[in-house]
Amino acid sequence: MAENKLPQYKKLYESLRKHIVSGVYEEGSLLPSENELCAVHNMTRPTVRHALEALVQDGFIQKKQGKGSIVRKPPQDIGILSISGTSSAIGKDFLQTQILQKPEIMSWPEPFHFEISEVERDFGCIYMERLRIVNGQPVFYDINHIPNINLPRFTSRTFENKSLFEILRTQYQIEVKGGQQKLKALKADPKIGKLLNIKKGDPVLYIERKLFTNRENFNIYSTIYFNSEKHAIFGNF
Amino acid sequence: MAENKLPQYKKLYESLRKHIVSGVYEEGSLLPSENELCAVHNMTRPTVRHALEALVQDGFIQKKQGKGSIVRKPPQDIGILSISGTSSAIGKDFLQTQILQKPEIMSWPEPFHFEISEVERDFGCIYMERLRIVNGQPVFYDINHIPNINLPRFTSRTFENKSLFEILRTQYQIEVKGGQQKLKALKADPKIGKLLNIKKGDPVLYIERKLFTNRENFNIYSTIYFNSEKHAIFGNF
DNA sequence: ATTTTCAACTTGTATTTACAAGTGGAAAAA
DNA sequence: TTTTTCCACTTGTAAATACAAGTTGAAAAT
Repeated sequence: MAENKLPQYKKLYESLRKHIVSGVYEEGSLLPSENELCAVHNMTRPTVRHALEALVQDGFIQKKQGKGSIVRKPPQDIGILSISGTSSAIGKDFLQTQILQKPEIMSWPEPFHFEISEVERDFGCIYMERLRIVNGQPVFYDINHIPNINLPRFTSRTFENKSLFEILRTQYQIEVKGGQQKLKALKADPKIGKLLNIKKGDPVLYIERKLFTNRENFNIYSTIYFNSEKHAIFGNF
Repeated sequence: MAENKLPQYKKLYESLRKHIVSGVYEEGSLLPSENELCAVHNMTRPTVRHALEALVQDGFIQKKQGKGSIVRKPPQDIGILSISGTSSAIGKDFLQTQILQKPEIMSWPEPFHFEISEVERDFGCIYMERLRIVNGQPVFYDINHIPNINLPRFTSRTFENKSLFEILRTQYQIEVKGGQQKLKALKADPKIGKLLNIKKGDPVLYIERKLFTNRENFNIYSTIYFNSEKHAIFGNF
């Protein structure tokens, strides 16, 4: 019993977030009013509002003056990176995730297409590769690097039903605060063509991203190849 | 003298935002402390913090406990839609904007690839097309539709040096609250190939987006074709 | 000279209180 | 019955206050 060091508004945020994604509150319905939440959780309105603002910011609710807080699942632009998750990246088709490379500690690739800090380089990184498959067709190949800084027991965690980001946020208090990304349309080279099962020269969507977190010198780096023959990347933001 | 109806925290937000983008505060430097801002603008700390939180949210500053608020221009993922603006979409190359179709009132296309509400359909829309050129090469073709709801004098405005979004925000109090987007890599068809000056069959990046605003039934719709032969779309979020 | 301590800053969290403004339904008036 | 008014609810804005916690540099001790 140690993690009770979280501020109250974050506890409420996590609680409401969990209830929203797990379906306790239906999409389109109203959250309890701010005053009700005050009473139930024994906090004041600014504190409750602080939590609700975070939910608005993350797209889980939409507030309307005079009415209330409307529940708005499914959010998460970041979904396309969740390790085995709900993923709003693609429609509602059946989606299967194949881990090509389980999280493993290694040194950073040299050269690396992003600039990394000395601190990050010194600690090494955790590396993983995934292939995502829809209806038997591979659509999504991604390569991820995260710095191996103060993440006890990380590689031994099971990532079943939990996204990488949820684990980082709830277990290690690491929150994604922003990022940079580069998008291109490329012709598939032989390796990518083979992985994604498309003809050489066919267009693939290429994404490079660096995600900043609330921890200094802790950025998440991803490279993504996407087969957009039959699907599109779909994002909410 | 009427627009003084803006809440105090928004006034401070606009003021600081203006000063940041115009260079009064250099990137990496510190904003005046919260208590200083309280004194200067004659407001209390919660109000000042409300404004600063909005700036954090929009990526203009980054706060650090014990230190201060660090200026972090230039942000704006949305930059790729600004009508003639700073645009962080592409690197620092010279960028030229050609208006293929000046903002004009018309009825909505039929069929339209997004679902629109009855209200939006009844009011008609404002339509515009642009081509963006870097070093003599066209890289960016976009088609925009916004509903023609309560936008007095909109089509007669000059869009010099101001982005569409800045005008909507400061003149009409319309703020983008989120959106959906669909991304694909496509083979260029003859029309797009001609506009973007690339060979038929070469890959182009295709983006469809719908942006929600704080005004009900007021969404902004855009379709973008991007020539990623020599450039990438670069976004901060 | 070097290290340690501490005081003066900064932002972070939280309480309490008050009124403004939008929404929706029930009660009152037509 | 239909319309209008109004009240009780919601969120929005704002003040005044207090203490916690991280940062930095100067003063004090070694």
